[in-house]
Amino acid sequence: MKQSDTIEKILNAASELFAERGYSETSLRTITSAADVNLAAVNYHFGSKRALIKAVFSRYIGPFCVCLNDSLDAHQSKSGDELSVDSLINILFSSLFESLKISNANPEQFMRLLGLAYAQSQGFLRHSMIEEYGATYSRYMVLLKETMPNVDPVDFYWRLFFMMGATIFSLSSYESINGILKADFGRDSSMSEVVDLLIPSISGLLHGTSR
Amino acid sequence: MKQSDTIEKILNAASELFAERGYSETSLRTITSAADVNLAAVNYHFGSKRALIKAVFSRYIGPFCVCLNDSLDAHQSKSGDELSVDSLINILFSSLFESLKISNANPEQFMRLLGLAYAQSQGFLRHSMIEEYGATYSRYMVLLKETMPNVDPVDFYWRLFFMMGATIFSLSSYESINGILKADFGRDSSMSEVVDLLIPSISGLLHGTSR
DNA sequence: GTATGTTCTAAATGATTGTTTGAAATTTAA
DNA sequence: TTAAATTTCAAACAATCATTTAGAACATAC
Repeated sequence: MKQSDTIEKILNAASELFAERGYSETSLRTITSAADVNLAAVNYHFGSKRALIKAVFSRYIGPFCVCLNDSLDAHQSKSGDELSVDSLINILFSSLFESLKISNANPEQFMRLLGLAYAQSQGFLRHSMIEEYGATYSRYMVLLKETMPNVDPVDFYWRLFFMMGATIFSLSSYESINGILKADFGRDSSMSEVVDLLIPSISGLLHGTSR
Repeated sequence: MKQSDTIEKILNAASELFAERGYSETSLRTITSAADVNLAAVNYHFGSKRALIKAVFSRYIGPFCVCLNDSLDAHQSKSGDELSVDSLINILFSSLFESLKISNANPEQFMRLLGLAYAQSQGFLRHSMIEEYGATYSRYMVLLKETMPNVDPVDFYWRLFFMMGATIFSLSSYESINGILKADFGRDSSMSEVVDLLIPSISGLLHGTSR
């Protein structure tokens, strides 16, 4: 067994358990026994539980930022003109799924971890999240804002949070929502079907006019 | 000091602290010392921490369901014809704020508690929430669905979760979002301004067409 | 093969958790 | 006023938590 095996086993078990139960609700004993490693391994390899939480989080958000940045580079150099709202939203989601495919990870898990990070406003995760992906975040937001020059910036900012909420909330409950749908309508939706439904909804949300 | 004072003091302190930090992150000692009551008071009056969490939750969601039901009754008896999407959304939010006014409570606090309840998919709160407001929830959803007869029911259900996500996520972070806005644009939004922005956005989201 | 540095392991540490206890204080009822 | 019932209180309880420790096991390099 190599060194990296232990670290990876811990990260995998921790990702799953954190997403399932929450950070405080998951003890190191639960994680280490699920990962089949010694209790002390977490503190040895990561230093502390808090550092493990950050590591789990970074494993998702790091590759995502890289993918999004690359994708934005590609699209900006290709088409000299401005990007549209819908193409920017498409870029966002395709970057998300591309990064998840690379790290062989679960979209629902990532969304749950994101939701938990926001749920605790006091939490240290918000700060480390801003530090880690603040630049990519800003870049994307500026581009999106440019597609809607007539919208008041404060209004626009609020609508962004509406968008984030719709995405994180629904995708992080993907499994349980699907369970309800299967019980009530006899059919469920694949993740990509949900995203295909989410994208035009977000577009409608960002424009936000009553009809 | 009457008996009910202790119970109320505990509920008030617990609401604030739970919304701020989360359920597991708030100890009974923190709550009781903030409420200025004895540590044993929680177990004496509520039985357990879990029961206190339920009680805090019910204090918000109970009156909200009553208000929403009453409001639906009033509108259905008044106008014989069907309600529109926008009027139903308006009813939802005005019921929310009416119930909060009655219980002299904070909308952001309620939204945070709601978000936390959803964040923990394993959590017992989801079950007790469905039991408590499942009937009102269903009634409202059926009415809303009737306003959009051409939309596939599964699609409609997903859009509802998009709507809930946008609402809960943004309103539960109202303070911190406003902090960012004030820093970046020099002005912030009142809660009712945000809701006025949210309502047409939700309308756009529910119809969900790209433009 | 020996030496060196890394990783693993079982056990213990001290702090914090929710909950219980039994007596004191207080309120209620007669 | 007296008796009964309710509520408060300080203290202790057992369980669990993250973290530390020191030695065993292991790998690597000379």
